[in-house]
Amino acid sequence: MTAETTRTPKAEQTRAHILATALALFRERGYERTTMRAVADSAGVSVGNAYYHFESKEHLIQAYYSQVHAELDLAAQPVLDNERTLRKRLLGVLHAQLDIIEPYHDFAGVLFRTAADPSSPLSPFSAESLPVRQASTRLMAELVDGSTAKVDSQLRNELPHLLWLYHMGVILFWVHDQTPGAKRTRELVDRTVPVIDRLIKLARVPGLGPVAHQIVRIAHDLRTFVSAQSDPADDEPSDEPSDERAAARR
Amino acid sequence: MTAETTRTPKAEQTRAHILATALALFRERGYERTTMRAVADSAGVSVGNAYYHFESKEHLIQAYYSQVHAELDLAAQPVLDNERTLRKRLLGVLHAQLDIIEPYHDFAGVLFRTAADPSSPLSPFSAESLPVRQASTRLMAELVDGSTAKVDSQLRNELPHLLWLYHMGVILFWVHDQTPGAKRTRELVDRTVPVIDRLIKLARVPGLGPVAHQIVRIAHDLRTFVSAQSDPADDEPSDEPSDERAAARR
DNA sequence: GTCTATAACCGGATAGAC
DNA sequence: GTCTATCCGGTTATAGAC
Repeated sequence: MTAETTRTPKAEQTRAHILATALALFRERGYERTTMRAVADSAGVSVGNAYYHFESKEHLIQAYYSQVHAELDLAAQPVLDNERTLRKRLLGVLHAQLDIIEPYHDFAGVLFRTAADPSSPLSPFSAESLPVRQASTRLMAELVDGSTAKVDSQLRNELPHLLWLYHMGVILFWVHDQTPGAKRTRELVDRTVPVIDRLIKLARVPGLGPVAHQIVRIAHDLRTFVSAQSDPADDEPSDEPSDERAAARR
Repeated sequence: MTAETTRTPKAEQTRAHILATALALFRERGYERTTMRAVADSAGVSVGNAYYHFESKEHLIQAYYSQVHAELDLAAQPVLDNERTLRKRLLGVLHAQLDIIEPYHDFAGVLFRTAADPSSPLSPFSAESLPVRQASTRLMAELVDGSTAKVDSQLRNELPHLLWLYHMGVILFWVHDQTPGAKRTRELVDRTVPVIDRLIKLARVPGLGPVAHQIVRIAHDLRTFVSAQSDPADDEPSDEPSDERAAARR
């Protein structure tokens, strides 16, 4: 509904050029200190024109999201092709992601500033972020499905979404991380991935079934509720159809 | 360092009056559509004066945090006096909190918009939010300590912080919740509190010790690291001194 | 140290002509 | 699609009164 669908004819070029210019400036001077006038100037267009192609300054960031995901998708392939254990696949993908976003660390705060604001188009939960979010989740699903991990059947549907959430948490941490090379974040990943791996295994332990399933169900309800608020049409059309019934068992 | 310390003489009254006026306007028209000029006007002061007392428009919100916490502290007392089980104490406090913030639902988005931005003074993790955050955590500690719940010794130190985080999650959900009376959020609370209660009990099951302790330790490291970044002086002086050693056992 | 009044600055966003 | 001119509101500066 935003960019991919209503593709403009050839002035798509202008749009791309403005975006590239903007991202370069953000990278150099940071988001706040880059004015729209500067972006327009530097791109050789008028301010009005910049606003013709991008609804707002923040929307430039939305476009950046897509770009990052595209890069990640590419960088993740070798990992998914060569690793079979869930642990290594997850580790590989997360480190690849950190590599990709590293150059933007200084202006990354903005990316997440509006993350919690339901009304912001920048929120990862917003309708406008849906395409990227779905693509990310798909990557996580691929990560799980192509692994040798045995996942509890009720958890299986929800796991990609939970991993997406976890990966958002890692990025949130990364935003705050001032250590060189995001050393601290990488440590966090190395320490938390094994725990997640273990928790997934734990969900299959008979005694823990009830609690585990309850948690999975709450996660599912939460997710569908939040999506429904931002975009009533998002009834997970591409997901496995209706895990509701199964999850309804306590 | 911010407000409590350098207490101004009697013009504290002006400050309070400006704040009250601003909050009333936010409540009526929302945050965005309330201009600083309107706030000053409505409070019968000059714009310059408003800025003399509040560093920025956002800082008005910071002051609102404190106010909410003070109200919560008060509203929580009857619950903590009358309930002994962890489950009921937690339920009571969370519902009390929802009652208090209800009138501000429409402008609450702003409260959390900058929550994830490390550089914003509004972030709940920021140095400027420290006093309120500590007070909140103290309330959670009181909630745990005064309960009959038997908590794993390693979890005990971290639990108040984890509960504070959980309560932030609930509020984040509430911000997105458009149902009347925050019905959905209250359902969420009613469903998640028992799970938390059960998880706390699970941490004492011998077989789960290793994983549980590992998680607790990661939570602890995360928290101290994030605090350290926003305010190097926050080395939890009032907490039980150094649970590091104990947690270091795998 | 607290406050008023007013004018200006700055940058995101919009209107309307070409 | 693209431009120029303008608006609007957060913020700052100035200069002076209590």
